[in-house]
Amino acid sequence: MARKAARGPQEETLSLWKREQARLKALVVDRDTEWQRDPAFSGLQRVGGVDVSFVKDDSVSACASLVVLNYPELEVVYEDCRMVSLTAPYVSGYLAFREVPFLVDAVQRLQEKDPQLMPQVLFVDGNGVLHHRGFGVACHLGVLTDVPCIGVAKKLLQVDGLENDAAHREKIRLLKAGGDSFPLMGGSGAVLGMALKSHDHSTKPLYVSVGHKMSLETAVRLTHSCCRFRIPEPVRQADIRSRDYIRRTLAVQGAPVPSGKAQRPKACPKGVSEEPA
DNA sequence: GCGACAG
DNA sequence: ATCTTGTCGC
Repeated sequence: MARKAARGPQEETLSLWKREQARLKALVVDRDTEWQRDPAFSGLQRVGGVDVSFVKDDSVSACASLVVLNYPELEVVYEDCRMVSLTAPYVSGYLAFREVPFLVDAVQRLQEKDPQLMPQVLFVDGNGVLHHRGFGVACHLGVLTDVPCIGVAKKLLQVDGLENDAAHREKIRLLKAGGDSFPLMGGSGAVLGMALKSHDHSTKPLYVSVGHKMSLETAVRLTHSCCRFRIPEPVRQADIRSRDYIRRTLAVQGAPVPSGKAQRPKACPKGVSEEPA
């Protein structure tokens, strides 16, 4: 009895989630629709990013953020951070059920407050069709909001025969300049995504996949064009701002503020060069 | 027992 | 996701 409740999500829940993914997957559009078709992306003026950051030692309290940047300047023109309580557990392959409701909320708030600022594309921290069942969080958010989405993961999700093995790492090593990439082909022969060297000095690639209303080629090219550092600026800003929001929120609740100033730029830990492009 | 495990 | 310091280079 207590034994069952202590374990992960109920099998029944996973089964429901799986069916929901299959249902929504049929609605994914994996081709360019409008401004994406222009090679120069003229007509593209706003790009967005979403992220969820957590309070340490707390698997429930988090900050969901949505930022909008102008393009091609990549300056933040809109920010929405909000503390939320996550109820669903994290299960690999079902990330969206934990985070996506709050991201949809943020998009809807923007639609009501300032529809003019609605981004023409959203960068999502996580995968799109590069996923166990071809329907990662970037697809999920895209279908629920009807906003074009790109999935950007920091590490390879090893599905459908894809493996971060010696051969894979060798391909990474051969990437020369920022913008270089190679396809990630699943066992079925379909290209599920691309490994992208996001700037000249980055050792670790980005794993880009289609979320919604976008071709893979466009997703990769646009991702590269939004990278001032390794992480695409929209996602990077969403991450920075949601973490800072948590820091300030905790400070208000009593704990001393670690530092009144912004954190010093952290040095690159492991091949995660963040030099300006 | 061992390796995997988006965030 | 989060915990974390130093350090080399421009």
